[in-house]
Order: sequence, then C-alpha cells, then structure tokens
Amino acid sequence: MPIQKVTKEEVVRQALLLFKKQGYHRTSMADLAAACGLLKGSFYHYFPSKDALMSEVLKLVHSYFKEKVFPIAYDESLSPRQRLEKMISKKIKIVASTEGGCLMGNMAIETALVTDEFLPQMRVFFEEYLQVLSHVYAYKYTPEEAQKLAEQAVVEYEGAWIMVKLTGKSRYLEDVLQRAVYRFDTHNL
Amino acid sequence: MPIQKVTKEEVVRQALLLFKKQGYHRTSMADLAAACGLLKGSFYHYFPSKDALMSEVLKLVHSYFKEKVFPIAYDESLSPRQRLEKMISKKIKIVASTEGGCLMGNMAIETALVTDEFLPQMRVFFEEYLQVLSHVYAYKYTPEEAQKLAEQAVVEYEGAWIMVKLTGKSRYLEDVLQRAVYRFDTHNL
DNA sequence: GTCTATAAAACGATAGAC
DNA sequence: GTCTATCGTTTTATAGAC
Repeated sequence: MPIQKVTKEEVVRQALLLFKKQGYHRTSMADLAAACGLLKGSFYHYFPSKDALMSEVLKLVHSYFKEKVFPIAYDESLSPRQRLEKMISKKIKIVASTEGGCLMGNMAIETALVTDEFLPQMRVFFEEYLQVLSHVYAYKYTPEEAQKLAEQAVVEYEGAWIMVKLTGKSRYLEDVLQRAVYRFDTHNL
Repeated sequence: MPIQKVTKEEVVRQALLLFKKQGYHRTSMADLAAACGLLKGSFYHYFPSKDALMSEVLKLVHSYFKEKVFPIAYDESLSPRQRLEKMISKKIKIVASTEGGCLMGNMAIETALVTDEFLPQMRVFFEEYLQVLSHVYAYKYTPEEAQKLAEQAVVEYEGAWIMVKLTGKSRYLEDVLQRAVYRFDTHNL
C-alpha cells in the first residue's frame, strides 16, 4: 500500500538538520534517506534532485524566520530596543537549538562561489533580515546609520558562529546580542 | 621523466587557491592535480592523502600570517593604533587577493563538526590571531576589554566575508577595518 | 642499471539519479 | 535495487636523469 512513511515536511526538516551539521557536499542522499528511515530509492518520490531538496530547506528556513522573527521588528507592543533584543535573541535561540549554526551562512560560505543555484534565496534572506534590523535601528538613527548598524549586527552574528564551532563556546553569541542592543542605546560611529 | 613539473610548494599554493574557492569536499584530487598539470595518481608522490594536503595548506596559511601579519603587533616603530590598522588591512589585502575569502573561516564552517582532523590547526591559528590583536588593544584597555575587542574584530571580519561572498561588495571588509580601528580610539562597552 | 617523477590503469567505495 | 560516474587511493609501467 502506498502509505507515506513520512511527510514531505518531515523530510525537509530532517534534511535541514543534516545539512546544518555536515554541510551540503558532505551530506549524501543516502544519509538524508536514512535519517528519514527511507530507502534512498524512495527519496526521489519527494524531490527530483539534491539541489531541489536544499532549495526547499532554504525555503523552510526563510519562511520560518519570516513568520517568527522578522515581524517582531514591527511589534508595537514593544519598544524598538525590546524588539531588537527579542529578534536577535530569538534568532540565536532558534539557530542554536540544533547543531551546526546558521544554515544560510554555512551555505553562503560553501556554495556561493561554486554554484548560482542557491544565491537568490540566500541573498533575499539576508536582505530581508538586514531590512528588519535596519527598521528598528532607524527609530534612533538616520537610515544610513541604521543600515550600517544592521550590517554590523549580521556580520558579528555570522562570524560568531565560526568561533562557536571552533571553540564550542556559545559565549560569542551572547556577546553579539549584548553589543547589538548596546549600540541601540549608545552609538558613536 | 624524473624532471619535476612542479615543486611541492607550488602544489600547496595551487591547492590553497582551489580549496579557498571551492571548499574542501567539493574539490577533488583530480581538480587539484589538473591545476598543477598532473594526473591525480601522480599527486600521491607529493602527499599521502587529501587530508595531509589540506593540513599542509593550513600550515602554509598559518606560517604566512605568523611571518607577515602577527609580528606587526610588536613593531615598535608604529603606534599601537597604527599596528592595529596595518595588521587588519594587511590581512584583508592578503585574503582578498585571491578568490574565496578566509580559508580558516571557510574550513571551520565546513569541517569543524564533521572531523577533528583540522581542528587543532584552526584553533591555534585563531588563538594566536586573537592574542596579537588583544596585545595591541591592551595598550589602551584592560586585558579583559582588550580580549573582547580582539574577539569582536575577528568575529566581524569572518562574518563580513559571508556578506562579501553573497553580494560581491568588498565594502563590508572596509567597514570592519574602520570600526576595529575606531574602537581603539573610542570604546564604550 | 638505478632512481624517480610521471602517466596509465584499476582498485573498492560511494556519489546522485532512476 | 540498479545504474553510471566519480571519488580517494593504489599499483604498474614508462621515460628520462644520474
């Protein structure tokens, strides 16, 4: 009987976990299938290719942040400063809840110069994230200053993951949060 | 034909270029050999394995920075501020001179959670880099503050490469340099 | 003849795709 | 499960320098 052992959503979720931890090229279709309890033959019933699967994973990540994190920037029940803190701390919490750090950052490093396949999705994600951060900073600063502060927050966050992966110390992420919020209060560049 | 087509040093240099651009798992021994005008089989007269080759590449990068960048921190012909600026701008210039960004950062992202093989080399590199940056900041700040400022500089630099790879805009690196030097003059966290 | 750096061929394992 | 291609690696053969 053609009963689905797992849903398509569950397959994408499992793929996210593996891609985060092992990277794109290091993760095989057999790995992905095994993680879902499937034979690798059955796997192509869900997705036409590895590329397409990764594309779905990136879409999942993007839509998740679009729903759970980005709207915080416009939550009028919170002060702009509170929005900034909530947005960054939530992003840290979400990304750190499973191994491997930020999939978008990892994939940018691993694939940006090798294939154009995922570039548009990654660019849109970071553009939108920069935009919401910038929107919050813009409550206190000029649009140009707000843009720079948003870029600084993103750049620090992504770089912090490298140190976390290398040292195992999540302290680097806490420092990023602390500084990003601090710069909302007092900025002098 | 016992005349060498390429020296071992040239092989390592070519491997560095390819690994930077394509990553470790995406780069095959055939790719590496071809870049040196060799067949992949002949490659094993230089190195016993792909791992060993990458290890040599990391060693090259480390020794290069140990010779050309890290000593700037102790150059008494320059002010501490000048040393900081020279060290970071030199690092940017060196790394940006070939495609692919920072090999140490790329490899940390790609392999840190997959194999222990390269962890020690990458950890030592970043520890030393943090140490020299911290040494310069320590001219104006407490050891604890200097350490944090060094970490911030490294984290911003590595994260900036993600945005550079994604957008093609090297401006992110210039901003990192500007802020790192600025924080030497005026720090308030 | 003896080295040795290369090419050539082939190994087993595993890749992505069907 | 099967396919073909390619992976990292190993082995064998060849060609030139001593």
